[in-house]
Amino acid sequence: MKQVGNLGESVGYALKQAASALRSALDDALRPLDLSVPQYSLLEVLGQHPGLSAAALARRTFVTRQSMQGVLQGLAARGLLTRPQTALHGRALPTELTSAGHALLREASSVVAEVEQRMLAAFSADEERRLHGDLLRCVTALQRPSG
Amino acid sequence: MKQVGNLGESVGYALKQAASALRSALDDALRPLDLSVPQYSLLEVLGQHPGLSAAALARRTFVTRQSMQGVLQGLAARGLLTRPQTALHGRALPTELTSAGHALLREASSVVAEVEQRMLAAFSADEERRLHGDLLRCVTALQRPSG
DNA sequence: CACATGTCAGTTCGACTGACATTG
DNA sequence: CCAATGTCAGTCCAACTGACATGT
Repeated sequence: MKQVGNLGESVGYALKQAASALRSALDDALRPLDLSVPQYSLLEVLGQHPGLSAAALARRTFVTRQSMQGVLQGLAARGLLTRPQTALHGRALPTELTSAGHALLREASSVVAEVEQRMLAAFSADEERRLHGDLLRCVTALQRPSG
Repeated sequence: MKQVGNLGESVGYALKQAASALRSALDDALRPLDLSVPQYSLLEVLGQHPGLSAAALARRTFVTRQSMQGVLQGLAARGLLTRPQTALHGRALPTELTSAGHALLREASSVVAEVEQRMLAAFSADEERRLHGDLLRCVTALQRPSG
């Protein structure tokens, strides 16, 4: 069994560092738009799947309904998304982006893409695909229960 | 942690997924030892750098003194580390692991190493070095200010 | 009835800022 | 005085759990 004698030599530690650096860079890039990373993520999901209820969004993003409520209320108060006052079917309130929401999402997607390009500036297209594949291999391996 | 759409094609998203999966796996692996990931990280740093003060540990791990205090107090209450009652020099209280702390650190290092091995089980030694290098390239690129 | 959803309330937890005393 | 350190206090925030009403 390999012992990690030095944190700096661990792939896991490098992974944590990279994710943390990306998170910081995204925070900085989204701050001018007054968006947090979770808020941006929700806009992105909503842009691709309009009409989802809060509970459905919560399931999709692995948070509770109550946590999702907070994010939704924040964005709704800024006019970035709308929810009907009354439910047509059941209690679900289908959520959709407003035109302002779509516009901000376009801006946010752009700055996020810039951050990713900066992160990968030194990578060739092949290297980028390789890294992407390696990361997904890690995810798959970790998702199997340890046993 | 699977999402669909454009997000799924992003290296940044894969990076976040991988780090999140690793974090979950570490949480699960360390829970039987009653250690959080930050607590484990502190043990690891203390094992490699005995005698650091709380303020020095805080600087090294990029948290505030006050946040570090909380982690230190939790571990001290369990007898895993000791701090002198009075300072020999200045106000700094050099922190060191107890023998129980060293023993728990050995256990924790072992289960953490197992998680990392599980994550990288499908990687050859060369591929592992390659991924490690790629991640560090990302960190370096992100740490440059955007301009 | 069960089930999903929205919502209100309280909790918890980590990290933060501010303030202050002590020591070299 | 100044800088670093430890420590007390309060704030803030994001997530959580519990509880309940309402709708199919």
